[in-house]
Order: sequence, then structure tokens, then C-alpha cells
Amino acid sequence: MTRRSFQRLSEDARRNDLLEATLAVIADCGINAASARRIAERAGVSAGLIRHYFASKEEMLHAAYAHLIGQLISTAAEQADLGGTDADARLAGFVEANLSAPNLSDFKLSLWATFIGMIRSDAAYAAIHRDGYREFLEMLQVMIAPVRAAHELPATPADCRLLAIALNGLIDGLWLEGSLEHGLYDPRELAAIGLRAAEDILRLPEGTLLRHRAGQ
Amino acid sequence: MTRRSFQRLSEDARRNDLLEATLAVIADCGINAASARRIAERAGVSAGLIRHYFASKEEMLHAAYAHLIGQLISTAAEQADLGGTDADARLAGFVEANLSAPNLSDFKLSLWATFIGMIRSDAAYAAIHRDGYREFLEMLQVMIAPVRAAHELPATPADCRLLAIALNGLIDGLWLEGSLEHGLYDPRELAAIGLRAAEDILRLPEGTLLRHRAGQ
DNA sequence: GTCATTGTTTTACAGTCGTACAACAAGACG
DNA sequence: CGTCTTGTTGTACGACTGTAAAACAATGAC
Repeated sequence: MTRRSFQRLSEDARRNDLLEATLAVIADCGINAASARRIAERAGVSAGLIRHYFASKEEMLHAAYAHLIGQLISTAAEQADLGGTDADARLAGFVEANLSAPNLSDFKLSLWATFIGMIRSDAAYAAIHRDGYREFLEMLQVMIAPVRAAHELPATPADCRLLAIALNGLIDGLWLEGSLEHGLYDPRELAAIGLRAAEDILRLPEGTLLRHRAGQ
Repeated sequence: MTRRSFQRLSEDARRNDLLEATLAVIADCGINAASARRIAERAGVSAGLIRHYFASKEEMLHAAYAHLIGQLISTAAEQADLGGTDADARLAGFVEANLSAPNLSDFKLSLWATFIGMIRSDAAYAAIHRDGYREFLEMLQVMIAPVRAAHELPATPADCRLLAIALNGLIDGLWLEGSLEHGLYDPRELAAIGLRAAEDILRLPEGTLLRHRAGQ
């Protein structure tokens, strides 16, 4: 018996590989088929290594969920940052990022749904969900305030929080329908639909957000 | 060894018990813990019996998903029927049913999400999802037409289909946010929010749907 | 070049999984 | 009451599960 040759990786790199492999296997094979052995194989690693980075497979799944949420949020935050100091552009970028690739994808939706299905029976998933939701809402609220203020609309924290909730509902609904790929609207249209609806919800003049659309 | 005493049930009754037990275990314990043995125990039956009603556990899961979708749709259809021949009341009832108990629940959301997470890796789930979505859309389209016509608004099948898609997105988004129980709005308000937004989407006079609200 | 460290593989194990099938008993029918 | 049908139970089996731990080898320090 000759042993497999291998390469030592930094803790961060290997951990990341395992998390990405976990997500890939769940999305491609389903959560039921996502065994430790299959995930390890996908990561190009032996099954035993998992326990070197995570206390249990369950802990790795929790970390993978947090990893996914982090990707979704940071992708949106990065696109918002492309707007620089322009409040309208920042908000538009944030909304658009959530309604276009890579956040808009059946891959991510499949994972999101799988984990959402577990928050009822596992408090760890529920906590990760709650934290991500809070962070998302807070970012929205912070971005909404200056946009509303610039158009001389009420923009107290309380106002903006309610608007953030409504906007989050809109984004979630459109993201869900778009990612489910019902083929009912061109994915490229989705961001425009969302930006237009966001203007309505925030009572902004027509085009305030839409003219900052990056795609197309 | 003395055998457990048991009762023979009709095929329909036993099948239904097994499907309900399947859903209950998935929601309460998570899909990973939903083994055939645990499901059988929940149904008050031995594990071997499953194979008498379903060719495999997988087939039972598929049937359970279809069962859930059927519940969601028929609950909404029944509440629509309470509106009798009044087109406005029928549509309002349909929308409201999807935004209040029993359709609005963390139990049902948990199941819905779990199955949605599997449509990417299993064609059988995808087919069930597609069929349910089509049926839902068609019901909306049929109910929208007379409401629009009564207010002398365009109501061709093409018009109503687009409106049904938009309305479905709204319902899905609100249902999702409401069922996730973020505690951000009173569940009783949700139906009112949805009816009000539906009036906007369909360009109906204020109160057209809202005054048919059954709850409260 | 040698050694120590430790990331990685391999093997082993007890438990659980889905399921096939034989034994049984509940209910229907005469 | 006896007999037949078949819904239901109990058991057995091989495959797979998560995980513990020993054996090993890649890398860095000197």
C-alpha cells in the first residue's frame, strides 16, 4: 500500500476549500447525499482531515452556512462600495448586486433554501440566519438614510428601519423568483424591476436609483 | 417475544398518516434526521410498512412534497371559494389565505425550503415544484381577469398572466418574510399589507380587495 | 542534512441507514 | 366457527455513516 501524496496548505486555505466543497456537494447532490466522505473527495482530501479543522461534521455545516451568508452580503457590500460617496449609487449598487449574478443563481438559492429548512430544528442555524438578517437590514438602513435625506424625505432611524424592512422583503421576493429560474423574466431585467420598485417604496423621484444601474 | 397489536387502515388513511409523519419529522428534526425508522415511529407504525405503500423512501419524500404543495394550494382555493361569485372577494380570499395561518407558518416554510433546496439535484422535486407553480399561477390569472374587467382595465389572458406573475412574487415574498417570523410585523397585519399592495399592482381602486378581508 | 512539528492519510469501529422477506394476525367473508 | 387475504410486524443484511486514533510524510528550522 502506497500512500497518496499530498500538499500542506495554510489553515485558511484548507478550511476554505472544505467549506466550498461542502456547499458544492450540497447544491449538486442534495443535503442527504452530502456525507463527510463525499465532501472530502470534492475538496481533494481524505475524510479524516475534516476533524482536523472542525470538531464535527455538523460544525462544518454550520460554518458553511455562515460562509454562504458572508458571501452573499459581502458581494452586495462590495458592489455598493463601487458607488464611492454617492449615496444613490451605493444603494442602487447594493440592490442590483442582490438581483444579478453571482448572488442571483440557482446554486446559491438551493443552498439558502436547504439551510433555511433547518433553522426550525437546529438553533445554530437559526442564530446564523438571525445575525445575517440583522446585518443585511442594518446595511440597508444606513444606505437608505442619506438617499431619503437628499430628497428632503423623513429619514429618522425609525423611518429608515421600516423602509429597510420593506426593501428587504422586495429584494428577497425578487431574488427568490429570479433564482428559481421560472424563465418568466430575463434575469437582466430583474435588477431594473427591483430598482424601479425600490424607488416607489422609498418615494424617490423616478430614475434616482435606476440611472445608476451598472449592468447593460 | 410478543408482537405489537395493530389496526388495519384503509390505503388512503395509512398513506396519509405516513405523508403527514414524513412532513412532521422533517420539520421537527431536520431532513438529515428524517430516517425511515423515525418517520414510521411518528406514524405509529413499523418501518417495514413504508415499503408496502411506497416503492422507496425517496418516493415517499416526493409524495410528501406533492402533499404539502397540495395543502398550500387547496387551502387558498377553499378560502377563495368562500367568496362565492364575487370576483373581488374570491381574489382577496386567495391572497389572504396565503398570508395568514395555516399557510403562513414556520412549519410549512421549513418544509417548503427543505424541498426547494432539493429541486436542483433531483428532477422529481423539480417537476413537482414546476407543476405546483403553474397551477398557482393559473388560478391567480383566472381570478384576476374578472376583477380587472369589472373596473374596465385591460384583462386579456396575456395581461392577466403578467399580473399573476407579479402578484405571485409579492405573495411569495410576503409569505416568506412573514413565516420566517422575524417578529417585524404582526402576522395579522401581513394580509392587509398584501391586499393593499395587490391593489396597487392591479391598479384597482383603494379598498377593492381590502374591504373583503375576513380576518379582524 | 537532520530533526521536530504537524498537516494529512489510512484503518478500524460501532452505529444507523434503506430495504428485502419471512412470520404473523386482523379483518372480511362464508 | 373456520378459512382466506393481506396489511402489518419483526428480523436480518450489506452498505454507508461519523468519527477516533495510529501511522506517516511534507515542510520549516537549524
